[in-house]
Amino acid sequence: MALAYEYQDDQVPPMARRTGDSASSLFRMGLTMAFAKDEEIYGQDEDADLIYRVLEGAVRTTRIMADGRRQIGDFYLPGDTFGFESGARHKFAAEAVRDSVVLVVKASALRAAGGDLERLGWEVTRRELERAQEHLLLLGRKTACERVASFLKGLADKSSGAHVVDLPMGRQDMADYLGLTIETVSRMLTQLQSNRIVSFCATRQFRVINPRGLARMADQAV
Amino acid sequence: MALAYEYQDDQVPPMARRTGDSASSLFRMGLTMAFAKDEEIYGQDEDADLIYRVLEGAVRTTRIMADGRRQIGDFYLPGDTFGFESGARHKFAAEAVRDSVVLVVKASALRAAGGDLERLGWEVTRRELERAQEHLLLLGRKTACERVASFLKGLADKSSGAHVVDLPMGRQDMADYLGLTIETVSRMLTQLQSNRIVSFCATRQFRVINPRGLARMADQAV
DNA sequence: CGCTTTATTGAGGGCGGTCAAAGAGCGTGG
DNA sequence: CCACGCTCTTTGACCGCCCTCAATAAAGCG
Repeated sequence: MALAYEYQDDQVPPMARRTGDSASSLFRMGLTMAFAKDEEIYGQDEDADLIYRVLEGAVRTTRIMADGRRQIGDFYLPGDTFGFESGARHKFAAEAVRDSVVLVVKASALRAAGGDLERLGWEVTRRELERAQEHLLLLGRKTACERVASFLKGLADKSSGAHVVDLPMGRQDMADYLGLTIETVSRMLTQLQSNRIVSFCATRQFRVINPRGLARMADQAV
Repeated sequence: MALAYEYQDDQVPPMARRTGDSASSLFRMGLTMAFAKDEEIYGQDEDADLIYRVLEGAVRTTRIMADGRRQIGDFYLPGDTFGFESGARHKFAAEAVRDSVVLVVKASALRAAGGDLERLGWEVTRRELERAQEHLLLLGRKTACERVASFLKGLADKSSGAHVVDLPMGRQDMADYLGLTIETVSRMLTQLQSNRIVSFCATRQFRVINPRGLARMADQAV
């Protein structure tokens, strides 16, 4: 079960301070909540009156079909904001990829604040839409290898500076994000490794050996 | 080449009057422009400072990869608003599916107007995001047959009331929206027809014979 | 260390893609 | 009105990428 407690300045995790954008002040209104691995943050078809920011851990949004097929909409890492992705009701559920801490604020409070804060909400939604559109191209027109390469490149770009990149999620989550099976993901990772594009030091840790090659595999898009 | 002319009250096409939502007043600021079939309305990587509403015809948003693979983001029919789908720059181009008339207004004007109009912009963006998320599930996890069924159902639902539904776009556009090839789309249409789910009276006109069956094929999603 | 979960690897099959050709729709001009 | 030519669509035969099923290996965790 999620642990919720009121926001205290001296309790704020380091990650919350590192976010340098104008949204930070907004979350002074919020609560921090802890979620265990695989715990639901909000459900499919729940009201969407809260917005969230990841402080620690990682979050995924998921949609399940009647027969169990699953599509992951996106992943959110520390500093990322989510919960804007729907209208009145969420179309995707949100779950903790692993033990995570999330800052929560009421969307209605944001709206009441008006002006700049509302514009911020729009901006966040726009960014979500852009990411979804990139995802559409990946799912609709890229090959398995290109999808995996795009995914690794995305993670590497995000944690720019770090030479070793962490994979917060398991292979099944990657597969459900990329529209593939776990076996195909595994095979493509092996292939990218034998091509000296990337190198895995652990199951969930890799380094980019050939950035050009990775970009070529991933960015067939113009 | 697109024909642009200033908006005059007595020139407004019937479709513009039929849109009953609060956005209509917004477009009093705009211009109407005519685009020929396949003409570009805006390009990939162009600035996104205009927003658009379809009055007549149909519009698609497209993304092209280096080797020519194409993904269609969405289709817009009379009454639909588009152009919000990106941040500073468009990630998808917009083109007329066939000869079309579009109402155009500057996004900056919308922002300057502030308040309600800005909230409207947010709402439109959210709707776009919802559609994109539905599209993600389709591309990531649905079979060819389910994709085509979902597509036909979407069109039929939109033109609810009409017994005969028009397909504004050709098979290639459908394929590039659904992440399939033109041949597969054609085969699935044939299959849906022999299963008495739908019936095509013309290449671009069909009627739903078995709505339950269509929903079952399309809505595997919960 | 033993147990469970997760990841890799292999063999084989099927869905959808590719290539090719025939058919239908449609505007143009005789 | 029909003949012609173009584009779009349908259909068929075959192929290949990715999925399925299965077994092994590795990693987490008490």
